[in-house]
Amino acid sequence: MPEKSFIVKGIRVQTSSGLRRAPQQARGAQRIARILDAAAEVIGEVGYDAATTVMIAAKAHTAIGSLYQFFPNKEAIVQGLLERYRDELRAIFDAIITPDLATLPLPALLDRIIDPLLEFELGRHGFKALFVGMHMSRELAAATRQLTDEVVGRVAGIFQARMPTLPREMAQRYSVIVVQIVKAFLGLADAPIMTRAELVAELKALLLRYLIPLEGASG
Amino acid sequence: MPEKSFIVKGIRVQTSSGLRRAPQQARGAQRIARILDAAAEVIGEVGYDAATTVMIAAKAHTAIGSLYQFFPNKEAIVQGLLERYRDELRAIFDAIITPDLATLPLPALLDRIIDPLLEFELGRHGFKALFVGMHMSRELAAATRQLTDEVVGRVAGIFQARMPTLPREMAQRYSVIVVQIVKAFLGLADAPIMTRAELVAELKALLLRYLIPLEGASG
DNA sequence: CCAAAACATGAATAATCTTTCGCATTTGAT
DNA sequence: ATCAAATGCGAAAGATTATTCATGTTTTGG
Repeated sequence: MPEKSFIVKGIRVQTSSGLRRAPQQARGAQRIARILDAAAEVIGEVGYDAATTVMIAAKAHTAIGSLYQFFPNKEAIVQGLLERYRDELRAIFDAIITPDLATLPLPALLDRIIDPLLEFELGRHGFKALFVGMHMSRELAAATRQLTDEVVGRVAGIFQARMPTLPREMAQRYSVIVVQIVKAFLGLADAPIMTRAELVAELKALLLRYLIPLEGASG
Repeated sequence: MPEKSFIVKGIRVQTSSGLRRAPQQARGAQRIARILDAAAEVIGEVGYDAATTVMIAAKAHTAIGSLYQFFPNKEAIVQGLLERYRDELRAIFDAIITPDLATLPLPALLDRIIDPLLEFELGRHGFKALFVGMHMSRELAAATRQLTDEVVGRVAGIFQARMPTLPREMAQRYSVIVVQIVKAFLGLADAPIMTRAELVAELKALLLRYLIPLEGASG
């Protein structure tokens, strides 16, 4: 199902589903965008549970009532944020995935995929909390799983393109593991023991050593 | 500093610090133990934030007032739980670490360390949530970091025993990464895509491939 | 310029938790 | 058996949030 999305006076609003009502004017659309920005920041700072709607409204320079003008509840805000991230991730993968990926040497492939993803994460404060965080409400867990599934599916597709003999289920399995490893390294990002650059190098070395035997057998 | 611990009528109580007062009778000590058990279960089910003191008291078959008889607040309960886990982990590592570890083949080493740890995790419902969870209150984050540091320190020690030429800082760094990877796989434990046995096998394969070059260079 | 629709506001309400406190019951020592 | 200390109890107070709503302001189409 293609995602509905509003364009209101030049401002793109893609939070089609969870909104209480669609904005009719530019200021409404801008406010929604500002609220999502603010939510990303607050969630990035304190996590989903500790993030309050008042904090989000304040950071968006908006009255609490205005927030509820468009979002029916706190969860809908996060849903909107997740939709935004999902769309952005799709665009990144669409740019990453080209025919030459199937035959690219493994080290180059890792650079090609990991670098844009890490850059994306670096610029979205709330992303890590929602992508690697555990334990949320049932519905929210489902929504965040969608984000992960998006990434896992793309990576599995790349595996299958490179290793046509690899069963779909195996591709899925290794993709789940690889994505989880990337998540784990994201969680290490503010450990004072290494720089981000060292961390990225180590991540790539790890994935390289893990995947070489796989590609050797099925490539 | 050695940990204080009470023995009250045969029941061991090691929650020395965070308690409002030390139990004087056996029933008090038992109640504390039951509350910690209940907290572990509830936190394992819904996570720390969603776990309420009323839920914990109910699962411990205790009135909410009794809970506060010993624990000054919700956080102290988790502190107590973490102390319990830390002590248990210490005991496990004390049993694991023997002189022959330094020269054991790497695959056997992985079995030796990972199997007991995973078995420990399997039997403690709240452990995973506190060990791999993100984003808690400042103090709680510090307390859970202690748990991780305990494990990281032990693993780093093993690295140094096997690779005497490896600088302490490098041992620490690889230990942090390895422990984070183990955490990541714990987070995969209820993914329906593989059995736990397959997951453990993949974890060991991954760590083996990651660590072989390291030991080859410094061993 | 005007009226209707859209949007903004924040005090008030409502729901959810944590924590307290006065009183009841149990235990251990004499 | 009796008393003081320890423990148990749960309704109610206190805190924190999410959410609503009555009312004021801005925008838009005509």
